[in-house]
Amino acid sequence: MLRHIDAQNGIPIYEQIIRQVTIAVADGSITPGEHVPSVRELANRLAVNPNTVVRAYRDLQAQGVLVPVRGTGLAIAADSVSKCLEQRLSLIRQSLRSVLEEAWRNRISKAELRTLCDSELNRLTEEAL
Amino acid sequence: MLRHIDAQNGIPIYEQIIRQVTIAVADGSITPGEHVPSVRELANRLAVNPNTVVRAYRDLQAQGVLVPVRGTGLAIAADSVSKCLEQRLSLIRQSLRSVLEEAWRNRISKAELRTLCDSELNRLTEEAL
Amino acid sequence: MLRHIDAQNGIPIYEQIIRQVTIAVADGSITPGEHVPSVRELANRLAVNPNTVVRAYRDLQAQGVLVPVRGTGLAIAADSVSKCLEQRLSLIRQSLRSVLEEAWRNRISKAELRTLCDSELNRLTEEAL
Amino acid sequence: MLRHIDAQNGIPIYEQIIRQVTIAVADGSITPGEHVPSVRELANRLAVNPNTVVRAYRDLQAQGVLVPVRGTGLAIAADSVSKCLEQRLSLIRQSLRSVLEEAWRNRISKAELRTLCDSELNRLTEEAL
DNA sequence: GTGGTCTAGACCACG
DNA sequence: GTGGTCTAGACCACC
Repeated sequence: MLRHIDAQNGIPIYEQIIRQVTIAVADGSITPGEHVPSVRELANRLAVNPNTVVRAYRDLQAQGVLVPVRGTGLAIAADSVSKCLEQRLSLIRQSLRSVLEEAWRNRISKAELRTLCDSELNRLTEEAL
Repeated sequence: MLRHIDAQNGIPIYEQIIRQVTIAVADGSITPGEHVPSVRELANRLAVNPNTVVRAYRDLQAQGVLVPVRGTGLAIAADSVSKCLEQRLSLIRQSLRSVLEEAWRNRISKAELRTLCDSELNRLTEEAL
Repeated sequence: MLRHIDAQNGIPIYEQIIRQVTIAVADGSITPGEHVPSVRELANRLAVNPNTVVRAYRDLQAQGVLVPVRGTGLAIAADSVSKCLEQRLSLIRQSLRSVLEEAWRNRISKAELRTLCDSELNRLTEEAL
Repeated sequence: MLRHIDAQNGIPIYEQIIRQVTIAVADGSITPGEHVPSVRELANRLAVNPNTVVRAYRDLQAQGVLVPVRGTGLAIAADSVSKCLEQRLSLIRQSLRSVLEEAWRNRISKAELRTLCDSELNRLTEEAL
């Protein structure tokens, strides 16, 4: 986890870090109380500027996912799991909603949309992405 | 058509204009040969910077949707309808695909995704958005 | 407004900017829809690095006090006044609470605390700070 | 006494130790001449870095609250009680003052502040914090 | 012109 | 060692 960053996919690096931490908490690969890698270490590992990591970690603190432990680093907050689970789903629901609404506004029928969704869902499992 | 611009929804204004023209062509509210509003007029109507309209029209020319008519402005290209129909669908398919792939990467199961899609699709028709 | 920054009082510069904007909104000296000074202009005016202003403005966006208007700057959000009013009071209430609780833990009696509060409150108005 | 440290409340740990010693002296739970726990023992008890305890004790020596006793450790200074009593109050007075001044600068009226103080004071006794 | 992101490197307080 | 703040300067997309 916290391994791979794609600097060219348009998603800001700090955002990718935030998402990866959020997912890791949501699926239990980091548990409350554990420390996340230090700013310098992670920056090193991802070949990224420390400030970029700082920014990601700061946003995660603002969300209440990380808490500072004086002088020893940042830890996953006790109550962060549910937050992250929620957030993960609500983010996706929201993206999905806006795509579908956009399509609907563009007079794509409900039936067509359903077909589209089905074909894309099948594609996912086939490709074992 | 070509009425409403939202400067605060994250989608670039020129992109919003492009989409609206594309849709209008796709659903027949503008037909090949017709002129689009002049840069100045449209900029005025949408309360938008003329340069932004220029950029949208430029991109639409590059796509072959608009063709310059010497001295009188820009018109919808003769063969643009099919292009726009295609594009409309492919745009949506692509957005949908990226949303679903993202979710999949985040370990949301196919079943969960199908449920999500269904609930959002139902939401659309109920609200008669 | 947004005039004076004290670089040596321990409060981070970006925090001082945030507070000043919040207060300005709360007391009506900026109204919803108005633009705040541009990053570069404010940085210039306060003799501060642009990034510092960027950070303050970003936090204010996260709070929903500022909204970006594509290409033309940042504006006060429509629903920001109540937020800022609330926040202003809740911040103070919280500081006050923690000071009083600390004192209470230290066995200062309620009567002593009341006297302290009174004397300090009187001090304020006398000095016309 | 000297029991509980909160590594996540923003107050530096060495500061928390200093305050707890000061309070203990002020309210008589340690008396002049008594020894404070050794650095190692206290560090152990509080699950804290020994250097942190060293720093707290160093500051307390600088304040004249602790005096070194050759070979046997640190003891409460003979004249420290009045100092600590004073300090306890002045610390609180100062915190209170800065909170109120901040509020005043933010255009909270004296009447509002008085109400706030009253409500928070009542809260204290009710909760028997 | 606007804001957004990122890098590089400095200094600080804390443990 | 840790995170937090700030400066300086670069590049980008958008209007």
